[in-house]
Amino acid sequence: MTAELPTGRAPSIRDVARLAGVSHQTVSRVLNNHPSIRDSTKARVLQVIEELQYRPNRAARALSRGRSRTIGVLSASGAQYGPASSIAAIQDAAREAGYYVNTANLTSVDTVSIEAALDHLMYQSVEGIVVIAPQVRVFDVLEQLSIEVPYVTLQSTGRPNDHALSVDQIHGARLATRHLIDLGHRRIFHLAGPQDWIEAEARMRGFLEEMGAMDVPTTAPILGDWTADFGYHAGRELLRQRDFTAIFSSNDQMALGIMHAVRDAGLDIPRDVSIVGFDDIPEAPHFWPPLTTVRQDFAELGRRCIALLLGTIAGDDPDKFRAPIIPELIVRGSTGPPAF
Amino acid sequence: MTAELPTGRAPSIRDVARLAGVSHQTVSRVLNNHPSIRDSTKARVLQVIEELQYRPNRAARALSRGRSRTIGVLSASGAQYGPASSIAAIQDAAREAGYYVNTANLTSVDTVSIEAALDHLMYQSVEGIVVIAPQVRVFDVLEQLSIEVPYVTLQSTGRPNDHALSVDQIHGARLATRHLIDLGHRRIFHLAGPQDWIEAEARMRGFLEEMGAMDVPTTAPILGDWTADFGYHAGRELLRQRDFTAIFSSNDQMALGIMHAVRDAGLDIPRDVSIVGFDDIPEAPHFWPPLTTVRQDFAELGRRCIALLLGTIAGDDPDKFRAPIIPELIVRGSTGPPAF
DNA sequence: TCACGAAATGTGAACGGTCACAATCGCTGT
DNA sequence: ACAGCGATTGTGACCGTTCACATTTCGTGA
Repeated sequence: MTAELPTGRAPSIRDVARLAGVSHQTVSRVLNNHPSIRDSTKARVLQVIEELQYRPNRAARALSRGRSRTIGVLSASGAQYGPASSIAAIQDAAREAGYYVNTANLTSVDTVSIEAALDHLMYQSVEGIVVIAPQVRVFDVLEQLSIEVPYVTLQSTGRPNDHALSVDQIHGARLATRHLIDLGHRRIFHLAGPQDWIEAEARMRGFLEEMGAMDVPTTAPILGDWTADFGYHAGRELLRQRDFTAIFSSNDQMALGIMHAVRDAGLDIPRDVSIVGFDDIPEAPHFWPPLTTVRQDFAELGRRCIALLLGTIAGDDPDKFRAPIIPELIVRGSTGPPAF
Repeated sequence: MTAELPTGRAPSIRDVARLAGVSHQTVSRVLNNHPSIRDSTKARVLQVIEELQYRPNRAARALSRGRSRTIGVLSASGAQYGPASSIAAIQDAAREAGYYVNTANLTSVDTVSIEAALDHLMYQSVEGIVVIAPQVRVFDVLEQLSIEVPYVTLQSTGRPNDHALSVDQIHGARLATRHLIDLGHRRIFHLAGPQDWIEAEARMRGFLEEMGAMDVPTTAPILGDWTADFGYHAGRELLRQRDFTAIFSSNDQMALGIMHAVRDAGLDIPRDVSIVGFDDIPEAPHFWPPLTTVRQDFAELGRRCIALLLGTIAGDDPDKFRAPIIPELIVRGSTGPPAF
């Protein structure tokens, strides 16, 4: 009884309409849950949709609505646990909200690469951008290209007008620092993240603030690149002086590298050197010794991120989303009182 | 001299046409590099495009061309290093080929979740799908939904009709196993990956093949879940028997967990137990001791994956892309001759 | 000088949805 | 029985691009 359709072309809203004996607009209304559709009509349309395996064409929808329902993620080092977790959480949250996510990776952090990545995102008419990358540079490029898409970062920038979540990374860093001080350490070194990552800066600031508050003298942190390799080499370098009893690393990978260097030098953790990381990657409890670190709730971060971004797109007050996410110190075997 | 444009709306191809004094179709031809456009005309159009900051509307393009230029990635455990690296590489390669990538994460591996993720991808009219997930189940769902989009996996399935790359994971696993056998180990245990991951199965098969070829008796592998936690618990369990001198783990994270368990038991690596991993994650050289493992070229994997998928979409012969990627054994400190 | 074919450009109709507005239906109260 | 009104449905245009086809322009040889 059902009429045949032209083959070779996906069924359209009008095909559905014809078979259901209604107008195409009625089908559209069913698809969009318009309130005033008679139940019987709705049922009939839905049945035809099912029969035909009909799926609305996203391009057509985006075109006529003038909205892409897509958000972009600008990511650097997307293979690392922290960023990757955030991205996964962002995708999940976006999907739940009916949005699509498109990721552009930075191949390097120079302006050209950032421009290319942003360009790629803009070509898809993304409605918003999440920046998980050296934010400072990205902002510069964003401004320079005078791109007017709302964007969001995972960490407050301190700029007057920023749309950012407030994971209290400063607080997390202070927790870590305070833990070391409470154990009795006075000569504490900080291995920070790359210069133009806001997260790195926040953690460094937390470290310096806590050291200042507790009246412990500090030396200038080294700026790393988040990798275990860097941690290892920085550790070797530092150990030539050995004028510290504890190191606070800006992430767990670098902490792992430092541990490697410390063992290479024939020293014991935590007896000779205590080490604290940041992130609590799933491997951290299995390091040797298990790593004391600061746990971030990446999934919550991703969800909040999307909430904020979609809120911003909808024109909500960003302050609505400002409730900070409080990180948590996880104490394991890599920290202890100094031996001397 | 330049005319003003209606504000509040992005410039369209017709706006460009009007300002350049040509027809909209000519602009379209310039955008698509049509051969028969006079150079002077082309230059004029390009200049207006530049002036207006014009960007073609992707939705309109997709609609009229009937192609989305988007490929989907179906991913599980996307926060882990291996999958995350592949995904990043896939994105880069796709971008280079002018494609967009959309990722859907599986929240769990049950049929419902897989269906939801595939649905999300299909809604965007993806032209192809890359599966980085428990492939067996995904295939079942794909068939059940009678989805006719080409798909690709990172590892050959052995099915008659599969479109898959051929990283020779079997070879990689044999390398690892052979290394242990050559060192003198005879009681070797294998900690495999989850049952329905093809990679896991291939590595397991490689292990069993090599053991068989060298006439070394084997016991049944344990199936793990890729996490360090699982490795730790499996390690504890295994050590209660302690009827082995070496373990080959299906990935580096599980190997890390095993190392933790071995140390907990007061044993030495590699003297009492040798351990080999798989993947060579960036942290592996900094484990204690540094992990012997099998390196995979994830970036190349991603590139090939896109080449194969786009080739399939274009109707090329899949065999064209079959040249295998050969993994490499990286020997570090976690393996040595058995002590007894 | 003019016909002729290729190169260059223009014209109008898709593509598959949504939007604004118009029309019809069905119930209520008088 | 009928006006009035909200609920329900229909009509045609439009979003910005590409496609198929028509038209104009240009260079060339007879």
